[in-house]
This record gives sequence, C-alpha cells and structure tokens, in this order.
Amino acid sequence: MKKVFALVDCNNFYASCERLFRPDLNGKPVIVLSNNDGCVVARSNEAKALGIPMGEPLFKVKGLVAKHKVHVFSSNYALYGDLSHRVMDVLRQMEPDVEVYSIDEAFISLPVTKEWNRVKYAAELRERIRKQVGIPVSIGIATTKTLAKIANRVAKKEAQFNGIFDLASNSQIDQVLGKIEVNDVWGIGRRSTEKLNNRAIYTVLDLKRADETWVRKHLTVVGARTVMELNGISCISLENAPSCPKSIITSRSFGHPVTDIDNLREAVISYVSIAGEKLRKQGVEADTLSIFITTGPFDEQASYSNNQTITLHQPTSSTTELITAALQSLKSLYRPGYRYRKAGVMLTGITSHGYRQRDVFSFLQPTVKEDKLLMTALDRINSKWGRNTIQYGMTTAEDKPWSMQQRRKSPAYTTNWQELPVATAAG
DNA sequence: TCTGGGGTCCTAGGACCC
DNA sequence: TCTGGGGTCCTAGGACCC
Repeated sequence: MKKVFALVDCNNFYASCERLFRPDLNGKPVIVLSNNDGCVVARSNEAKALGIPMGEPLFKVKGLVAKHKVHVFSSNYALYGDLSHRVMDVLRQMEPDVEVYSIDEAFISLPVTKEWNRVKYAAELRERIRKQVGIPVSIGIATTKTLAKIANRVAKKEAQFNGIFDLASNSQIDQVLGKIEVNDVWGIGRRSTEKLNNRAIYTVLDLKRADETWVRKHLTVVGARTVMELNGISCISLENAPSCPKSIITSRSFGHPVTDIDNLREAVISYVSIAGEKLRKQGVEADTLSIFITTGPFDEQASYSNNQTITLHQPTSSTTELITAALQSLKSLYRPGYRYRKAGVMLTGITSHGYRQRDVFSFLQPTVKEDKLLMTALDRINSKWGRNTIQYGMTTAEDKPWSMQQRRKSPAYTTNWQELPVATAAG
C-alpha cells in the first residue's frame, strides 16, 4: 500500500514539559534556558508573543522578563528525555513505523486513505498523547518528509486547523507554498537563503520551480534533493531502525573561567566519563578520541584553542582507557596563562561491540576483563543512585569553577524518587 | 557579571600511489 | 631538455538540523 509521511512535533517542547507539573503556569509566559543559563532555547506561545527571540542570551531579555513576569527555567534534560520517551511510546503503540527524529519530533508513515480518515486518525493520535502524556503536539501530513515539515508548520501556526494539516492530497498546495518564506524550508539555512534571495527566489513555491542545474551547482546535491521533495518526489526515506552513531561528543562551557590544569583535568575526566557511558549504553566502541580546550569567543583576554586526536590501540568503551588517553593529550594541549571557558571530548571510529577484529593478545590481558566488570558495576551503581555516585579521580570540593550554573532548575519530577511531585488534598 | 550542546552530510584539497 | 594523469583516501571546514 502506498504511504504518506506524518511529522509529529511537540509544541514548545521544553516549555510544555515544565508546565506539565506547574499547571499554575498555563497561559503565562515561560522560557527555558540552555546550559549555564545562557540562552533562551524554548518559549511558550505567550513568551513568543512578548517578542523574546529564540537563542537570545538571557541578559539581553532581562528587561522583558522582569516587566512581564516571565517564568524562567534552567534546562532539565532528565525530565525532557523521560517525557520524550513517553510521547514516542504512545506513537509506537499506534504505528509500527516510527522514526524518532529528535527529542521532540518523530516521522511516521501512514497508509494512504481518504483525506478525511487521515486527518481523523491524526486527531486521535494527538488526543492520545495529550491524555496519556499531557504534551500538546502538531501533526503535518504530506507525500514527502520536506513537505510534511511544511505542513506541520502550518498546523502549528494556523489555529483553525486544530494542530493538524494535510498537504498530501491538497489541490491548493501551491497557494500554501507561495505564502511561506524559503528560509522556512527544512534544509535551507541562512547561507542558502542568501543565495536564493539573490536569485529572486523568495518563497517555497519559487524554490519548488527553481532551475535544477542551478540549484545542484550552488546548493549541492542536498539542495537538489530538497527541490525534488518539494515537487512531491520522495528522496528521504523513513529511518526506523536505530543505527550506530558516527560520533559521540561531550562538551561543556564552564560555569566560571578555569586557569589551572587541575580543574581542567577534572572537567575532562568528567566529560570523558559521560562519553564512555554513552558508548556502553549503545553497546558500541570507539577507536579514536579527540579532546579540545578553548578560551571563550566573547572574552577580551588573549584567546587560545587547541585540539588533539589520538588513535587508540583497540576499539574500547572503557572509561579507564579513554581517560588515560585524554589526560595524556590534555597535558600537551595545556598552556598556562589563559582563561579557559570550554572543553570537550569527541569519540569517533565507532563500531558495534565485537565487530572489529581484536588484537590477539588482548584477551590474555587481565585488565580487559576486569575493566569490563568494573564498567558494568559502575554503570549499574550510577544509574541506580544518580550519575556522579562513583566518579574517577575527582575532588569532592563544592562549587568547582567548571561545573554548570543552573539556578532555576525544576525538580526531576519523573526520574528521581526524591523529587517526585506531591499531591495534597485541598482544604 | 551574564552568549548551549550534540549531531549529520557534503565538498575541496592535499597526500599518496601507480 | 625534459616535469602526466588518474584514482583513492583522509581531513578540515562549511552548512544545516534540533
């Protein structure tokens, strides 16, 4: 049977998550901040209406926040991740083919039936998610993923459609596309918009009708594919099988600048530990590790950034091995006299466990086996009692300069027994 | 005082080989 | 006096996404 795509996208996801446990905030402006309480990464509709831009540094909207009593939250990824899983589970209960595209979006494929049935079905999906999880979603339906993205945008913006918009059998499709700016197309960013505008291509409809050779030349095959998708030719298929990641990155800006190598070392150890945990969680190993340290882009002081890539002897998922390599690297990267603001680690050369042929002697080394047991125990304890219950070589000092600033964090309502919401009887 | 983090894909250009 | 061409692999950087 022929299928169409539907894109299910949670509305203002992080803000909606925060509100779920604070019904008193319904109808009020809410924003959620990036790590270190730096930038605005999510806004409720009321906050959008106040003109708070996406990605704006908090200090630039302090005035608006104070004036309109905007409720501000630090990001709480444990909460958002858990609610995301719940949304995806509801989708999987109803549909076999679900591609989780990001924390707040999923593509699904629906059989082609009469349009009325599709919209009715989508409405039921939406209602189930609202009832079972409590998060509002919008659903866009179309014959390609790129068009489904556009349909979703219409569903979200135009209240009369009740969160669902179907472009799949819409005879007015060109009229819809003619009203949307080309920079709103999935895959068309700032640079491409500039090029397109210079060629008098302003709307999605203009792009749909653009000359293919020109697009191929100036926007590469990626752009050419987008144009085909706008013309209803599906080039991007549904990826519903989880695949091996190509890279795993853990990096953080520091809460305060760091100048000494001891604090840098602790930060790197902590990031490598997280990266190692991610490897083991997905059952994969990495054979290459890169680390970087850098001063900030907004700092007046002298800037310095450097990175180093190390090829490991064996693919590994052992935090012990990764830390050994990373610390060696850090020693050669570090230069005294700078105010460091960020560090990170990247793991590449990732293969699923046991895929790569191992060094014949590795099995004879007692450390490999012992390390495996150690990692298993470590992960089990940290998953039960919270991520930093057992850590590598860390001082127990309070307020380390590199640790994240999160002054307005909501409780981990759904993932931590200590922070469960309490229901009290009225009166 | 205060500016996030984690990914993917594509291309150009250099190194290297025959 | 003469100084090719083609293929592959790797990496850095650009662009984009959420």
